[in-house]
Amino acid sequence: MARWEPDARERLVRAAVDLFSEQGYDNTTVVQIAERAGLTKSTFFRHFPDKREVLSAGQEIFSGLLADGIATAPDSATPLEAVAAALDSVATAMAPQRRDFAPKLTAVVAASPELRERNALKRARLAEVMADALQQRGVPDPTATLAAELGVLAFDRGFDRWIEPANQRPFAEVAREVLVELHAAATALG
Amino acid sequence: MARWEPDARERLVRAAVDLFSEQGYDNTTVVQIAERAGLTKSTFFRHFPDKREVLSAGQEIFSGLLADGIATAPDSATPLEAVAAALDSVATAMAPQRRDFAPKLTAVVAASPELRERNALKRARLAEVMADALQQRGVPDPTATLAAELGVLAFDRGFDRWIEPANQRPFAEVAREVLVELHAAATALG
DNA sequence: CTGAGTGATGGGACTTTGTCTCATCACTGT
DNA sequence: ACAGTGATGAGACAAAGTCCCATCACTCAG
Repeated sequence: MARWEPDARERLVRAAVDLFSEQGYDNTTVVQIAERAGLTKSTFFRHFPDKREVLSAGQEIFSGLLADGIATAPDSATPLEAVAAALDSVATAMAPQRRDFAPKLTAVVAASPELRERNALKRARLAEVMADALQQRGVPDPTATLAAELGVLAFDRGFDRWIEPANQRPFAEVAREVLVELHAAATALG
Repeated sequence: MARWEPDARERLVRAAVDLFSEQGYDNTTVVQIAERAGLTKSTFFRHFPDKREVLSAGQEIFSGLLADGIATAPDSATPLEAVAAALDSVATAMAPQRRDFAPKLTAVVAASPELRERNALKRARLAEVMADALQQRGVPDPTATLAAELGVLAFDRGFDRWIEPANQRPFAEVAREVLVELHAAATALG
């Protein structure tokens, strides 16, 4: 038996999502979250730097996966192919478990301006990470940023399609599909 | 003579920028900002919903200008031409006065995670506004979002070039130039 | 001239977020 | 045993942000 109940971090996340769903983000205090998780405010802030981060902390791994996917793509790959590889790479984190959790989570984020703001920051970070990874492959500046932006769009929209109840396909497939659509739209812009 | 010293809002912004430059965003309290502006904390929060907004409040007008520029573009304009028109439209707000103010402001924002986060949110809002305006012109979904994203990129990078000390050209010209570069990169992606 | 609005500001109490420091307490290895 | 170790608890504290009421100069009807 462990010294303390295990998975304190996960318990905090679940408590937060539940409480945010029930009474809204603004009407929920950190003390309430901690209490429902059987912990205290001190411990909450030991696991998360602030109240918003309790919902977006899990997304940190995406950065690494996306960067790796781009870095390990074959040298012959075009920028967009490297981005597609990044989407494949990040798909490994898209377990069915996460898919079940996603609808409630996105609903909570959509309802709170503060959480949406944090989300915008995370999105920008993902774009930066991908653009940097592309530039290290030798992709020149405007192209790298643009391809990264397409990648983030494919990631976001792919995620939305992936969590739709009717969807049965894996994330990688859906995201690649969106990326192809975006590419087609990009070449047909002018 | 007025009842109170005029331009309370602008005084607060200037005090905030100065203090943030001198001692950093985190080390500056709202009370300090208010005091330097000859006001109180109460009045500060009457003008700005929170501490971050004191620096990004001025950007609200951009949304309207961008949306108008797209809405009033000729029917024959392609999505990217409409975006270019939006950049022309927003250029009317880029007075030399704002250009002089910009370097210090961007430095302050760059130095503070909180301000960068707010900036990411504003950027996302601009993209949404442009995408919505394009869709109301009949531009279909992935294309509208993509063109809006190019528009925001052109806006951001155009702004960076515009405020460079060596630059003498007006904002509209610089932003259009960036947009052309992005368009070229977009069509050369695959 | 007067007195009832009006509207921006001041003041202060209050809740919540986030930081910091010290105490606790169960387990681990020597 | 017994001194670490590491996650947690407890509580003081500063600052952000909310709320409500007072003030005070000016305006305008009468």
